[in-house]
Order: sequence, then structure tokens, then C-alpha cells
Amino acid sequence: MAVTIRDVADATNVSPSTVSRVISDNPRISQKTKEKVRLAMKELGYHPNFIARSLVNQSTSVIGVVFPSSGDTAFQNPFFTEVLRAISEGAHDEKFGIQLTTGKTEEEILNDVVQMVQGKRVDGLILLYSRQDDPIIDYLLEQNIPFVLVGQPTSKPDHITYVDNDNCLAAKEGTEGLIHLNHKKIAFIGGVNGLMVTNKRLAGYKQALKEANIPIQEDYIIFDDFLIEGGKHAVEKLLALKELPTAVLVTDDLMAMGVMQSLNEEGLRIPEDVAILSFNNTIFSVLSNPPLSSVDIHIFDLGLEAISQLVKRIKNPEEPVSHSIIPYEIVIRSSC
Amino acid sequence: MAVTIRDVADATNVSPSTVSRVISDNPRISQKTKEKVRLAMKELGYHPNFIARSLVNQSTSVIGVVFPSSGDTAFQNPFFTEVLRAISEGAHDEKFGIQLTTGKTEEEILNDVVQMVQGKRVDGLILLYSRQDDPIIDYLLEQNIPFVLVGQPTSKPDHITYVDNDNCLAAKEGTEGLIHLNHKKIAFIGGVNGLMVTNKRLAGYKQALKEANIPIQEDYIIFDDFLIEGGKHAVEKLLALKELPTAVLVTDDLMAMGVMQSLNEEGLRIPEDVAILSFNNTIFSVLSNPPLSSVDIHIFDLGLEAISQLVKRIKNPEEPVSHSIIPYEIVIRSSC
DNA sequence: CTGAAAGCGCTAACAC
DNA sequence: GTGTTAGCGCTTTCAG
Repeated sequence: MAVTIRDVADATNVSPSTVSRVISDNPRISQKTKEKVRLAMKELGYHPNFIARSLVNQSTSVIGVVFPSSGDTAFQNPFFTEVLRAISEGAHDEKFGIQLTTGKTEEEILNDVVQMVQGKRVDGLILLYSRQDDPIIDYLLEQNIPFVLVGQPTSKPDHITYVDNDNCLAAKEGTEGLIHLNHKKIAFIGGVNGLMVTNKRLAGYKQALKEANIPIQEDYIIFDDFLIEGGKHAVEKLLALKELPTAVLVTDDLMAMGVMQSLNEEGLRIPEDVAILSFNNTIFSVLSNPPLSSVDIHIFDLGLEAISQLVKRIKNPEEPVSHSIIPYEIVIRSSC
Repeated sequence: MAVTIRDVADATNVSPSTVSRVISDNPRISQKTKEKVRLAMKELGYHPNFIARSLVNQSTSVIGVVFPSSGDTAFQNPFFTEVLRAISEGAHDEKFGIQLTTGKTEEEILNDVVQMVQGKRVDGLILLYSRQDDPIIDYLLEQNIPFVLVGQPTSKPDHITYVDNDNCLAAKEGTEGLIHLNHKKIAFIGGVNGLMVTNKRLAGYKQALKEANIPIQEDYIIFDDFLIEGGKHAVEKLLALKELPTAVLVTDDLMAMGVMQSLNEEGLRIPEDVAILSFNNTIFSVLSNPPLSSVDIHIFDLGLEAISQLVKRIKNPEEPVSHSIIPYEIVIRSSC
């Protein structure tokens, strides 16, 4: 059995409450007692039991991180690992632990979240995605537990603290860039339809075309998974059309890798035959051949801001809802 | 305040212990009572408090995952995200939660582990690396808490359950492959020196050379980080030599990417000028140009086996130490 | 400055 | 079958 506060108390002839006060460095305890107790703690190898503390404090100093329902594929995408890295770093600085959801289907994940929240395992959560009609958001709102969304909510924005880029503007600016390069036939390859980030970037793409008086062609708009395979499927669909686009806006580097591979297999040159502008500026954009032009959305900052907002809300439940917009920048390499 | 077992008891005119028994589906409770209580639980929105349960059970159903001290870089390397994915999947099936270390230095990580263990936050741990003189191993052994090592321990193997590949054999076989391709000048580019995986693969490399009567050339043996930069640094060192190797064994795909980049910049062709055999067979080996030949160490299986062993040991403390060796296979593409 | 006592929410003997 | 009681390890009034 582990050594408890009681053992320390007995060893030093003080009461458990005194030991507890020494742990929290309560100023009303004499220096002498503190030293005596601390010595005993060291000698006995005492270490506070967080579970017991959590039970009385009703807080665990652990935050939950919720992955999208394609969670098993998410680990492949540097976007998620990079936000996770930032969250991990921020959590460490704030002395919070992090726990991950492990479910793969939407239902399992909701279940994970309920376990975390009702089981009182976490003090707050960060959601790494935003999609339409997500019951998790409603649940969290209803439970009134602090949470931060990475991405823009589809509804009730006034009640939800989120951290995001201006994805609409980023996509618009990116598309305009392609237009300035004299492209008129520009395709859009986005992640799963229903994801807010996809919606927003699509909106920006359409705006840019509209303002340039380029008609929007629905079969140039394709949705698929944030994976290499997703990019490949998208190209297949484009190849089936009678007229290939001369440029594509791809909303994820990993997808862009798939797009490039498939184009290569068809003997199409990048950027001569098809120009590509991608998103996320991950390690893949540097490694690919040719190196990808990509919108750097500052993933790490997104994560850091999310954890910082969350901790703020955990510490002060009255903290008003806030919306942080992280700047982006377009990094031009050789793919457009 | 959340609804407790007491509230449910009051609402149904039974005692708290009865409610507790209903929760655990104790067979000695009458069907009628069970239904009555379950109905009340539903109506009141009762959900068990895991923290309270953990306190009395002395177990949390959470396992800790320990990242290497270069934790911030680990997230970049698909090896770690892939084991994590497997662990996540296994943990989910076993109804365990997972918590990650967040520290970046060795000291911080040891600290994280102590918090998890002494704070009774986790029932067991998985270490994602094995290096020489790791105080964490000693600590865990001393605390007598279940843990599983992914990799081979540097000492006390009889007391440590681990999951690994036969890295020595894999490297030997890989090197032999290069030798069969008529290479005599073969370099070894490994991860940080001191990591067990590096040692083992180096040993296999040396064995193969020895058996082929090829003298071992110390300046062909280079250690660096499991990162693109690591691979680049290694190439710099090789370029400084008077005689370039005609083949290299690189113990990680990400490093191999750096190696290839640097070789390309020097105008050296792969595999004509320098052949490459890499390790891990991650997404990078497929994406690179030319596609990398790589030793597939079955990362996912490594993770699954680790979590399965850990859970076994958590459920049965008497479970004897076990050593699992996961098979590997060499996947030949175009880099050698 | 320190101690006694209550209680966080739950489970597990031990009764009956 | 079900209730009573004690206790997991800690914090926090309330006394003194």
C-alpha cells in the first residue's frame, strides 16, 4: 500500500490536516512544522494521490482531446499531430494532463466524451474538428463544461469558444493567386463535405471565381477524405471529365500528395499541365517533388491558442466566449 | 451538482449499495429492483463518477503512454503516431483510456511518469522507446506497476515485458541484400546513439559485413536524430569523406527522406550512385521519389501487442514477464 | 498555528 | 435480496 497523508502525519505527530496544509504551502503553518513534515514526506516517499484530491476538489487537471470520427486516419495527417503537439506543450506548461478519445465511429466518440465528462475524468475538452450536426457540441453545451473548438462552429457561435483561421479568405486569396497566373479552369478538391473547414474554403473559392467572372463549374468541385487516397479519387473524377482543369486548389497537403501522384501517373506535369495550391504547409509540402505551394495556417499556434483559451475557461467559469482567428500565409514553392 | 448514487437511491427508496449493485449488474438483485433503479437512473440522468470509483477500486482504467524525450519531434515521425494509433485502438477495445506524457526533457518526462504513477492516475504504462540508463525503467520496476516496453531493454530483460522486432536480424538481412547487389562500400545511418534500436541494427549491419569479409569502416557509421534534418546531417558527414559509399542502410524513413534530399542536391542519383535501404515502411517510403525500399517492422502490430500485454498484466499482476517479437519484412521498391 | 470532524461518490464486507 | 457501515486519501470548515 502506498504511503498516505496519514502515515506522514503519524510519523511527525501532527494531524493529517496539517500535512495537507504543508502540501499546499499554507502560510499559516510554522516554518518548523513545514520542514519537519517535508522531511518525513521525503523519507517515507510520500506522493499525493491525485484521484483522492480530484474527488474532493471536483477537478482533475486533465483535459480531453477529441479526434474526428475518422480518428484512425487522423493520426496519419500531420495536421492533427501538429495540433496535438501544441496542445501537449501548452498543457504541460499549465500542469494539465491530456487524455485522448479512442473511438472510431461518431457514436463511440460521443461515448468517450460522455465517459470523460460525466465520469468527471476531465476538466475541459478540445475538439479538433467541426462538422455539421455534431451531437458532441450539443452535449458539451448542455453539460456546461469548458471546451474549445478548433475550427468554426456550424451553429450557436455566440456560445462556443473557438480558434480558427479565416479559411474563407485564405481560400479566396489562394484562388485569386491562381487566377492571376491566368488560370480560368480551376478545380476545388476539399475534405469531407460537412466539415466546416471544407465549407469555408469552398465559399472562398467560389467568391474568388465570382469576382473574376469565371463561371463556377460544379463538376470541378470534389470532396473526399483527408488522405492520399482521397486525392487520388479526386483526380480520377477529374480525369473522367472532358476538360481537365489547369489548376487545382487542394485543401490538404496529404490529399495534394495523392493528387500529384495520380497526375504523375497520367504523365501530366506540375505545374505546366496542372498547377496546384495546397493547404497546411506540412512536411509533405517541402518533401514533395516539385515542392508544393501551400497555405500555412500556423497549426501549432492554433493548438496553443486552443489550450490557452481552454485553461482560461477552466480557471474562470465566467470567462466570456471568445473567438480567435489565427493568421495564415501563402507559401509559394514550385507547384504553381 | 451532478446526480449521485445517493439521489438515485432516494428516488427509488433503496439503499446506495443496492444502486451500486445494479450498476455492476449483481445477480443477487431482483429483476424488479433493477428495472426500477435503472429507470430512475435514466430519468435523473445519472452517470457514475469514475474518480470516486477509482478511489475505492484503486484503479482508473487509464493507461499512460510515454514518449521519448525528443517528444516534440516524435509527433513528426509516423512511427510514433502509428504505434499510438494501435494503442488507441487496443485501449478502446479493452475499455481503457489513454493519457500521454507531455514533457520534453528527460527530467520532465520522468516527472510526468511519477505524477501518473504515484498520483494513481494510471493502471499501467507503455514506453515507446528504449534507451540506455533510463531512470524511468528503474522507477517503474521499483514501483512495481505494470508496464510494457516497445523496444528491447538495455538491462534486466528478465524483469521487463517488451515488444520488439528482431532488429539485429532485420538489419543484417537488409545489409546482406545490399551486399548481394554487389555493394562493398555500405554506410550505416542510425538514430541517436544510445537508443537500443540503433544499437541492435548497428550490430546486425556489422555482422553482415563481417560475414562477407568486408572491413568495417567507422566513418561510415553515423548517428543522428530521427528526423529529416538528421538524414541531411548524416549526408554532410559522408560527403566530407574521400570516398562516398555506394549504398546506405538508413534506420528510419524520415531520415531517409533527408538523405535523399541531400543526395539529390549534390546531383547524385538514387539508386545508381547511392542505393538506399530504409526502415519502417511508412507513408514516406511510398511517396518518395524514387519510392524507398524499406524494412516493414509492422508498427501497428507492435502497438497492438504492447497494449494487449499491458492489459493482461494489469488484470493479472501475477502474469509472467513476456517478450514478443513481431515479424518484419523487407519491402523492395526502387531505391536499391 | 494546529486538530477534529465531515464529506467528496463510490464499493464491499457484514449483517439480517 | 437488501440495508448498514466503514473506508478509499484527501481537503476544508470550524474550533480552539
